Order: sequence, then C-alpha cells, then structure tokens
Amino acid sequence: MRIQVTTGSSIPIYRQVVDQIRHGVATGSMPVGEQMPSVRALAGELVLNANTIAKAYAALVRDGVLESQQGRGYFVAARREIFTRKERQRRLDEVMDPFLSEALTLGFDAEQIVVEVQKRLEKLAQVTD
Amino acid sequence: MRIQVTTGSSIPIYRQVVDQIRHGVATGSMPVGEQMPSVRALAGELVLNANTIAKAYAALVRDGVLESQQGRGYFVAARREIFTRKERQRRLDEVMDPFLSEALTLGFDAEQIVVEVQKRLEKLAQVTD
Amino acid sequence: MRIQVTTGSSIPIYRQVVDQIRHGVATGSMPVGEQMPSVRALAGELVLNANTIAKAYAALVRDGVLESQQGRGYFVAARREIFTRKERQRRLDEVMDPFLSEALTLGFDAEQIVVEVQKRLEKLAQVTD
Amino acid sequence: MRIQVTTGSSIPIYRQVVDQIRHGVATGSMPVGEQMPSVRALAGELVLNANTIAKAYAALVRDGVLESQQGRGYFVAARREIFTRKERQRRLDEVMDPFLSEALTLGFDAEQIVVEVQKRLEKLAQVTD
DNA sequence: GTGGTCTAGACCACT
DNA sequence: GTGGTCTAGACCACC
Repeated sequence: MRIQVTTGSSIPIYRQVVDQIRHGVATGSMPVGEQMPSVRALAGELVLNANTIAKAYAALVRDGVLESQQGRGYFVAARREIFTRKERQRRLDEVMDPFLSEALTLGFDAEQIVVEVQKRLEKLAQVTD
Repeated sequence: MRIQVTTGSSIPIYRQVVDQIRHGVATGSMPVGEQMPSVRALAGELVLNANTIAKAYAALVRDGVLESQQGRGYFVAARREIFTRKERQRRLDEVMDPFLSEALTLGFDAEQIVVEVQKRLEKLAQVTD
Repeated sequence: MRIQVTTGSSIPIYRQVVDQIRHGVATGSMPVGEQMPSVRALAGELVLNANTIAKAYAALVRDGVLESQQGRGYFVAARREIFTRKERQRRLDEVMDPFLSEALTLGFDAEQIVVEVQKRLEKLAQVTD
Repeated sequence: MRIQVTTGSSIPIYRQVVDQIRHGVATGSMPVGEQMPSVRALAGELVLNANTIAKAYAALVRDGVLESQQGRGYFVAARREIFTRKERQRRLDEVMDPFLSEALTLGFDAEQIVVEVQKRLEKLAQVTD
C-alpha cells in the first residue's frame, strides 16, 4: 500500500496518514495481522517528522484499527470490545496478583496483607475527605 | 508448573513471569532445589525472546527466590530473610499503591477491595494445601 | 564525577559503571538528591549502548543507591538500611571470595592482601574528606 | 595435598580447583617438580567432568604454575614471575575496587572490612593445611 | 526529553 | 547446552 501526503493541504498531515491507512484496512488492501512500516521508516519515506507518524499510529491504535506490539512494531488489528463486568474483574485480578505475589515473597502472610490493605485504604480515605 | 503470559497486558511480560514463578515458589508447587526450565526453553515455550526470560530470572535471583549456577541452570533457592522490617514495609507500600489506585479507578470501593483480596488469598491458600 | 570504562577487562562494563557510581556515592562526591546523567547521555559519553547504562542504573536502584523518576531521570537516593545483618554478611562473602582468590592467584600472601586493602581504603577515605 | 570443591558455590568449579592448586604451590605443600595427578584421576577423585580438570590445568599452565610434558603428565613448574610488579598491582586493584565498593555500599566501614578480610583469610589457611 | 520494555542476534564463559 | 553480556533498534509511558 502506498501512502501520499500533500503538505499544502488544509487537512493536517497526520490526518491524511490516518485516513489513508484506515481506508487501506477497510478495503482489505492492508490485511489483518499485516505489519505496518516502522514509525521512522514511514517518516523517512514520506519525508515527515517521526512524531507525526507516531501521532497517526497512536490515533489508529486508540480507534482499534492498529495494534502495537512492544519491540516489534505496529500491526493491523482484529476487532474487540471493552469494560464488561467480567472485564472489570479480570483487570482487577491482573493487578492484584502481582501485588499479592510480591507481598507473599516479602514474607507477609494472608492476614497481615489484609490488615495492611485496610490500613492503607483508611489512610487514603482520610486524605480524600 | 505452567506459566502463562498475555502480551496485550499493561503489566510487562517479564513481570508476569516473575509473579507467576514467585507464586509457584511461595505456594510450594516449585520445591526448594528444583531446577527451573532453561532460559531458552522457557522463552521458546512462551514464544518470547530469551532476554525477557533472562531478565525475569535475574530479578528473581536478586530477590533471593532463585539461584543461578553458571552453565548449569537456575534453581529454586532456600527461603531466607533478606530485608529489614522497615525495607519490607517500604516495598509492600510501593506495590500496594499502584494496585489500590487501579482498583479504585475500576470503580471498586474500599470494602469491595478488601473482600476481593481476601477471596483471592483464600483461593491461593487452597492451592498450597 | 568522571566515569571511565575499559572494554577489554574481564569485569563486565555495566559492573564497572555500577562500581564507580557506588564509589562516588559512598565517598559523597555524588551528594544525595543529585541528578545522574541521563541514560542516553552517559551512553553517548562512554560510547556504549544505552541498554548497558540502563542495566547499570537498574542494578543501583535495586541496591538502593539510586532512585528513578519516570520521565525525569535518575537521582542519588538517601541512604537506608535494606538488608538484614545475615544477608549483608552473605553478600559480603560472595564478593570477597573472588577477590581473595584472585589476589592469592596473583601471588599476594594473606598479610600483603590485608595491607593492600588498608592502603586502598585510606586512599578512598582521603577522597571523602 | 587434598582438593575440595563445593558444587553449590557461585565460584566456578574449575576456578576452585585452580585456586587450591595455586595456593598449594604458593605455600610449598606442592613442591617444585612434583607430578600432579592425571586429569582423569583427579576428575574421578573429585567426581567431576575431565574437561573441568583439563581446563583448570590449562589455566595453571598458562599462568606458569604448572608445566605439561607430552605423554608424561603435569608437573609443578619452577617459580617464575609472569607479571611485572606494576601489572600485578593493576590487576589487584581491578578486583579490589568492585569488592570494596560493594562492601561500603552494604554498610561496612573500613575497619570492619579489614577485619572481615582477615577472618576469611584465616579460614582459607586452615582449609588448605 | 526522560526512563522502561521488548526483540533480534551476536559473542563469550562454564559444565 | 547452560547462563551472561553487549549491541542495535523498535515502541511505550511520563513530563
């Protein structure tokens, strides 16, 4: 897929990039799972600042069009949804487990952990009042 | 022991590995002296880069959970008291705060958080038995 | 504070960086609260990869010598007691043995080693003054 | 002369062998010209892989502590100085500095460090006798 | 701009 | 085959 930008246009450059990629994905010329060119590579190709491309990619990730994979690059995303009751619980567990494993490793037992959590929550409540 | 990792999470992959191994050791499902899977083997199994596993193992070594033997592998270390009381409290607070703020952000109130923590700890205790 | 590194040495580069910063902090030539050079800046200055410096700084953070502030930089941490008496002894022995065996290997006898250690410590003390 | 190795140590086994032989030679308990046990004999005695002993002997030959005679075996070499006085001092400092900075960071002061070094050297002397 | 994570692949030391 | 170090370069989160 070929991306073209015109610097003279009233449409912001990053918007031009976003729109063309979105169109490419919608028409299937960018298939799901396909790797996008790196931020710097595309910036170089279009003779743009890397931040501009980064901003465009970020917007596309926010909209669920692309996915980023740490250290690998950006890829065309499959669909998804967020924030059901189950999802909330899943997210809670996700942050609770590291906390509990650290606490247990430090030598605190279950009872102590609960007490510490209560103490901390009381302290937070006071601050907020 | 089975380790699972989700690449989309906000929790770094190496931290997920650390937490699960810590948990395995704390509950005794990884007995003292047991050899861990090799860095490359675990990396291959989880489809991760070997450096990511190496980083996780290194973190566990400096926390006294594992020991490494050059050219032989990693082993579960004998439990020992490493930190002063004050330092343990400091480290507990350090991991508790992000957990609590995330939980509160997700809309759980103080009482619910305590209940969830207790529930989770009970579940962990059952695994130990 | 000036940091120097020799690439040919058997001592890993990141360890050399760690040791020199530790020394600078211990002698007070790096006062508490002082900001460290940024990872990239120090990497550039020493002509090393940024990851190598990041690894050294990370080691100093977990030893309580430095603190990191996301997006701001690394700072010299206030001194604090981290380890139990037993753990301190354990760690001391761990680094003393390789040193002594190397010294004996070089042909220094016990008495000479003690003298050399005293000499070196006196020199370090002078720097502190 | 009796050689002992501990497999759990962080010090490589071949290094333990090297150090003990070197120490034996230095103290005269292994006189000049004496034949060393064969690689396989020593490997069998210590229940180690023959490669490990071969490597230790090779290191000792490289450092001028032993001499090999094709088809006959290894012998304690006549003493000769390999390193210049300056080089010896440089190498000593190179391994001493990391040790001292670690010790100081752990909270040991100069006097304590000297005492610990003396204690450790005494213990080593007893083992070798 | 800062640190933090991850990948890829190199080379070395030890068993 | 094991771990350990280092480089190069990507993206991420925060300020």
